[in-house]
Amino acid sequence: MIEVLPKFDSTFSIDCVVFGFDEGELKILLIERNEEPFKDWWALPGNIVGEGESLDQSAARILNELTGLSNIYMEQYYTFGDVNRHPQGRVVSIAYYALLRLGGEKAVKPISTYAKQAYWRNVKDLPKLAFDHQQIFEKGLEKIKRRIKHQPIAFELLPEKFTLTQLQNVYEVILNKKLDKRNFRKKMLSFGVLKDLDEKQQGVSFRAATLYKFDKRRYAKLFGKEISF
Amino acid sequence: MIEVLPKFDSTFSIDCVVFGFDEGELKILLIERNEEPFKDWWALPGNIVGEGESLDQSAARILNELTGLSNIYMEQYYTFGDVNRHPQGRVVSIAYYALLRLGGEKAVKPISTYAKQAYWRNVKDLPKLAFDHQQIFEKGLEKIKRRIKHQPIAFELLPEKFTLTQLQNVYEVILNKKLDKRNFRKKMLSFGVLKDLDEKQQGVSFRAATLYKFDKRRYAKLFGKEISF
DNA sequence: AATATAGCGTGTATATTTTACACTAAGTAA
DNA sequence: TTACTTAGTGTAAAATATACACGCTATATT
Repeated sequence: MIEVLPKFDSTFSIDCVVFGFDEGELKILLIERNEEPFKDWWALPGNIVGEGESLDQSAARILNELTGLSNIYMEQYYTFGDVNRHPQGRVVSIAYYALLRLGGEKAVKPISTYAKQAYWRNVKDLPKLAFDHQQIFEKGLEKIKRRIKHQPIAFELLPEKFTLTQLQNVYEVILNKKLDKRNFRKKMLSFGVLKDLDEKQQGVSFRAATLYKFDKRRYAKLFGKEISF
Repeated sequence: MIEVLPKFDSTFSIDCVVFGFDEGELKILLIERNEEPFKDWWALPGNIVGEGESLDQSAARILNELTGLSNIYMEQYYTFGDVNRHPQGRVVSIAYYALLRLGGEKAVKPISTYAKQAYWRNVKDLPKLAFDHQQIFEKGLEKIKRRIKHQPIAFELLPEKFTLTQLQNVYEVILNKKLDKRNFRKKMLSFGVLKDLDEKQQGVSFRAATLYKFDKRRYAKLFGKEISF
């Protein structure tokens, strides 16, 4: 490798806004920092990008270290590069959002050195965040608000089998407004990408709802990559 | 500044997809490289981010050096970080698109060291590009295709005073499809953000069209930041 | 002066999509 | 058996999107 690139004290990191949906609430994963700067503050999970890692790989690794999970749905959405966003030097941070299914077990691995513990926090009740993480979070939330209208990302927040009411809840909590039940169902079913599983919800103390799953194959066939939910 | 950040041979750069609209064609600005690697290749204008610069500042500087213009409309849209995208080391590149008015004078400054000259090229007829710039361009084009449907960015490509036909041309060339004239006008005018200037086009050899301008103030009042063009 | 040319500017009818709205059905628990 | 809770369903009205063609006007040409 020829050494001709100018260099200075700088590096890049990834920060992740990890969304989860649970009991009707939209939550994100926060860590309590165990290191300076911002020791003991709440922060978004993040880390320095490794030498041999692409950005996507790095984001996946960070999330895996934190949760033990892999194959999580993630998308890069913005890069934050203000000169003084990190008190110790020039750190440009590439932000990702992740969407994951909280299937009952909300267990998150306690983690290594830089964080004491990770917790799920309702997005409507966040503590003060380290660095410019408040801004990163807000932009991430905006992003999924916009994207949920055109792409099938809501399903990433639900278990494989879900009811229409659960799906509607996801939309309502992300868009932050009530939707009409009949209109929602009519429209959602009209896309033809939900597969009726002929199966009912289990263990509820009222009339059980029909379970559906998202038919990825059919979605890909019908729409290249675009839809209007 | 405390020295605790891990470091390795890496840096970040900005690459710009500079769109211009001229004689019914959508063009971008390409440079012919004067330096290794990819000497003599065509490439997107770009440069290393300076120590004291935010990303937005850096993007604005690069464009200014290239065109002599400032206050250009620019938006960051994606960050490219594959490990081997740059043959000489790890360079993460933050991509911006810029939109600018080619008001007749398409003159672009001949430029300094790293490029011989900059040229406007029709997006439908691009040469092979250096690095991963083809990919960066494609993603940028996709981005404005999407954004033109919801945000008033078309006006950035037109002179202050423009005709409805010119505006329609911008939409057609970006969306890459014909639009119905009457429907386009009806809808566009219905938003109430175009100001009829009571003025006609000059110097055309046929019936002159009415000139309009985009009423930013009114737009901001009516729509926070959103619309559906 | 007459004519040709080229793009300007306009309206209506139909189809599609979106919205608003309330009750019965089914299952569980007491 | 009754009370409770959520599931599941249809229609009419309004708004929006689409399809479609011709006379007008300024200039250029002869």
